[in-house]
Amino acid sequence: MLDLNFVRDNLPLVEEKLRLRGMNPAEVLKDFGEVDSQRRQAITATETLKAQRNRASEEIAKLKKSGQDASAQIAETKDLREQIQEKEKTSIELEARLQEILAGIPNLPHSSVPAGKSAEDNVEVRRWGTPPKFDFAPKPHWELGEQLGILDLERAVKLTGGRFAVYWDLGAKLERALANFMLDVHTREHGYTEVLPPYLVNSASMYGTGQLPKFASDLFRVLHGETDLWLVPTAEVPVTNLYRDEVLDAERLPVSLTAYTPCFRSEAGSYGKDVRGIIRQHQFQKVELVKFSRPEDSYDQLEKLTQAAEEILQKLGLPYRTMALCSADMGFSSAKTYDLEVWLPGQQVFREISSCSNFESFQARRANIRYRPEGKNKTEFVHTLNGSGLAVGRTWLAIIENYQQSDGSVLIPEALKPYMGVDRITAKKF
RNA sequence: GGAGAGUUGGCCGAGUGGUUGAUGGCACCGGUCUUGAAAACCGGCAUACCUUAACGGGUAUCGGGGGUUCGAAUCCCUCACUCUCCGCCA
Repeated sequence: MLDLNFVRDNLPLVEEKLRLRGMNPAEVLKDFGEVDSQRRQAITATETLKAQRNRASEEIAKLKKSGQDASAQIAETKDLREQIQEKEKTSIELEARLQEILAGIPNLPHSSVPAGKSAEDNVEVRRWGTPPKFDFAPKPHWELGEQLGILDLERAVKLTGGRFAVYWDLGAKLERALANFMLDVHTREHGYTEVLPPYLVNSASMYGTGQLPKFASDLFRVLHGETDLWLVPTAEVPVTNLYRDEVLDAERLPVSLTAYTPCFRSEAGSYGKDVRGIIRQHQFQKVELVKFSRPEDSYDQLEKLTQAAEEILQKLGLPYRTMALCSADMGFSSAKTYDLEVWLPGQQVFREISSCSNFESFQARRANIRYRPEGKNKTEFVHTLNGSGLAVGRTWLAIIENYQQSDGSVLIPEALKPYMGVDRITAKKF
């Protein structure tokens, strides 16, 4: 979330940035100014009463110490207590309303973010690779996967339901090979430290990265006896929250972490599009990249993080383009986002395979992640960044579609051969 | 699952109802000394919010929440977590 003082002092700027996002400032900010000033009045009123009570208590202590009678003062203070409770109730209510408004304000787009009204206005900043040429009609991955016997959506329905998948044999191995390959590249070549976090987290963690309170309906919840946990929708949640409520040493920054986890997303209402194949699943696996950075470095770090994700696509020989999301298409918490879109010949489209964002201090403020700049006693919020490096499920299908052959088999990209042990996937029945 | 012991500032660690926002140490910042550094010595050093033009004043915070009391780090309840022992288990 944004800083209260910043919002109060820069209201016109906040409104302008909200409009850039395609939002109506009046709807987002509601009666911010009114609630803010009422809250301050209420706080002043209660605190004046409290100060009065504290002075009286001190008086009582002195009287008692010198052996004098204090019953008059005690009676008076008793009365004060009721007044305080009443006033305090109002200020707590107003505080809650203000927090709710503040929590509902999205991050402000960075000045380098292209202005726009929809995804149509996203800007292509670069393109890599050449889409493969086929002397036959390339098939979509759901046909290829079924024919090869490596992707089984029917049995997944039997086991669990729609939007889940079963991978067989070299299909399962390809998923595992991709994860290992990505983690190896990021840890060996890009300086990331591998982390294996829990796949279930508590509500505080979901608040820390902003999934709660607004997006509960996109999540899977696990209630068991007294426990109330959530399945992670992305490794961003547990990994960013590793440093929740901590103060990091300045010399450790930037901290770069990578994690391979399943991701669970309920995403009610996003059906209709992408119903075929495994583009949009309730469970998919992803290698995530997370950075904690000094504020002044964070945009350099965003470029590095995006580059690291792009390198995976390059090593796999998958054509892609890098899009700078426009102001209207960015996520709630992001100040700037690059999407990587991989070419899918079976569908003749570019599809998102990675999303790399700088959240500046938006998440850090919420999750209370700070650092102490050298030579200063005061702590500051770090900037947090993350990106997919990459979504393994979508990389899987991109390989199937881009490396398909006229006989229906799929070649294994050079970089993956050591991980696969074979250089081609051919049809099998299971 | 059972029994017990804990949780205090960036870190360590005192403190069991009344100037304790909290002794002390480490770390950090400034200074003295030094050619420079180290050591030593002196001083400073929590956070958030309200208020003030400013100086300053005020409120809250000792794991979270609630309670007792004129007054709570200190007493009570509750939840979470950590540690030790027992049980169970891959």
